[in-house]
Amino acid sequence: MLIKNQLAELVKQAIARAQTAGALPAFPAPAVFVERPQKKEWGDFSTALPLKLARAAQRAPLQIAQALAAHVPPDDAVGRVEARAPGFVNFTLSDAWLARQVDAILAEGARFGNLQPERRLKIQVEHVSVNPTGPMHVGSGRNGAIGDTLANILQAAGHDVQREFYINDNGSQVRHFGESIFARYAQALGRDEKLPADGYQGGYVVEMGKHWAQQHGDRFLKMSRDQAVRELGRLGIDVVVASLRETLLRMNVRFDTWLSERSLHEDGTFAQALKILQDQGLVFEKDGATWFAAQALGEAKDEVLIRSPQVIAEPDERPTYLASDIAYVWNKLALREFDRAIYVWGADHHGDVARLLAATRVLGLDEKRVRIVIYQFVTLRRGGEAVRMSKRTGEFVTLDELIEEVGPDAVRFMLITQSANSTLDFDLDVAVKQSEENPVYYVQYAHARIASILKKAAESGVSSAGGDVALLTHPAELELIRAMLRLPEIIELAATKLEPHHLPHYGIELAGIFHSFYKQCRVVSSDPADAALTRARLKLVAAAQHTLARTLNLMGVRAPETM
RNA sequence: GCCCCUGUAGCUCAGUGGAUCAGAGCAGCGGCCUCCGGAGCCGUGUGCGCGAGUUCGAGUCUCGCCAGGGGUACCA
Repeated sequence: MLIKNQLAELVKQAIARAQTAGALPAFPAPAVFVERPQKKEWGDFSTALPLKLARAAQRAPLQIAQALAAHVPPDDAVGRVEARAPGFVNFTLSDAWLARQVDAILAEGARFGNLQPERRLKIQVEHVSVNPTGPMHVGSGRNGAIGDTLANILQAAGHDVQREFYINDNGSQVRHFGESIFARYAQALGRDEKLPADGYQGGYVVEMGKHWAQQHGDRFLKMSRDQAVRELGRLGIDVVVASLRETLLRMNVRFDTWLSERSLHEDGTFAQALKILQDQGLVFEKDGATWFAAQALGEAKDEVLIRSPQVIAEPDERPTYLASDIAYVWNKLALREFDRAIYVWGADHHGDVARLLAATRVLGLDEKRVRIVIYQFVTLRRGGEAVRMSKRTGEFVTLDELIEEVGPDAVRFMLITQSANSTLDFDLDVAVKQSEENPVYYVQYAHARIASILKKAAESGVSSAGGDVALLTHPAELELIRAMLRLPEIIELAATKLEPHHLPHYGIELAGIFHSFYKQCRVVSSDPADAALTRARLKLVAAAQHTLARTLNLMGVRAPETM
């Protein structure tokens, strides 16, 4: 159990004991909470409960605080309990208990930080899901960094997590893409074929055209143009999806499943979901199109589900994004029975949130099972100048280039350090220059430094075997232990709020506290009189190393033995 | 017009469901290498966009305003 919850339990008991003793009047049991106070002098944990209880208890807050403090049952984790104005009860953990946590952390090893949830949920994190018509840019990199880190965090929080990439292979973009490839293909065969006005201009499309001209000769010129465009579009998507997988792997982002949008239409999932909407009279025909009566549900306007054949002839292009979304949420929650479906979407999709939730309700599903994490845009700059990013024109800095320039660890770290709600200004010049001073290296350095200490110890023939953690009483040692104990709380916070940015901030703090400890406390001492302390400190730094490694790995960042 | 996000130190940003909230990193300045990695440590800071409101108490909640970004298609 988290020490925080253990203390909350003590507070609960203190209320009951104080009431029994007549120190507090009877009142209904309140929701007890314990928080981390801001200043060290206020202890490790505190509760402002007396301030909240003042009305119900008909007493001054400070008086309640004193009554509670006096009735907290003894506990070996608690060193000191103090009532403080204007109405707080502060807890300081006992030094002996803190020291013992080193052994506890070592016993947990790589599992340290994991939580046991009240209920283990089956959670799907669907992220990136970028249009498979070209290389990834930095914005979708942010998506992947956020999504993958969230998935890691939820797993650590004790849930059953599946990571999915949704392949948008059913829209008109597939056709546009196919037309562009066809043009390049025909050009490669010496035909005078123009790239469509709004076609994809990237060099990779030229490469694809050449490649298939070489591989298939004029095969695609012999079939109908429609057929050729469709087939080349699909081939192109397969190639791009494979390269997206490579790029993501470079960032240490892996998926369990890749789900095709087209399959939702081909296997009848959409038809099934549509039927449910139709049965409720929420679907109507107008101007040849099939509409979702969103207005009847309080939305701003009705939405097209299937476009009119007068506008779009190609059947693959007729369902809109919303149609697929509805089929997809049905697939996630009803067919695959995820308790939670987490979507990681860029800010440009925020307008779709309300519609998706409305559709979810109408499908008879609990909208609380859908969680949408919206992240704001990444502005890429070079030397202060904004770099325009457009897939159509091909003028963008790809994620691959960024990883090449800055390094995968620094990229991942930078992409999640800022809260998803903030736009991210990414200056390439600064990023490259900064990579030496990037906080990620600060954290990694702490890990490598410990590896070096452990190596030094091994070379000197000392080990932590039999180390007595009770010898860890130096303020810097206790400070380090306190910092390590925060990891599970950070995981809980990040998992509950779906906010991965707490992790890098914690890592920087933990590394700083370690470096400070390192300066103050010699670990491997050559003085024989220090032998016992050395063994204890070796345990301490090994625990710190586990904690740092865990923090880094949750972010998908390496924990190196050497820099 | 309407909807969403943001505005905190020179810069980039943290700050849980109000109270014991003003913080970190970088940049700058000044110190610290005679046993473990100086990619480090220690010191140094008159800043919460503006104005009201709610409260015992507001970066934090409510409303209005200003500024920046995004959305508002039979595009995805």
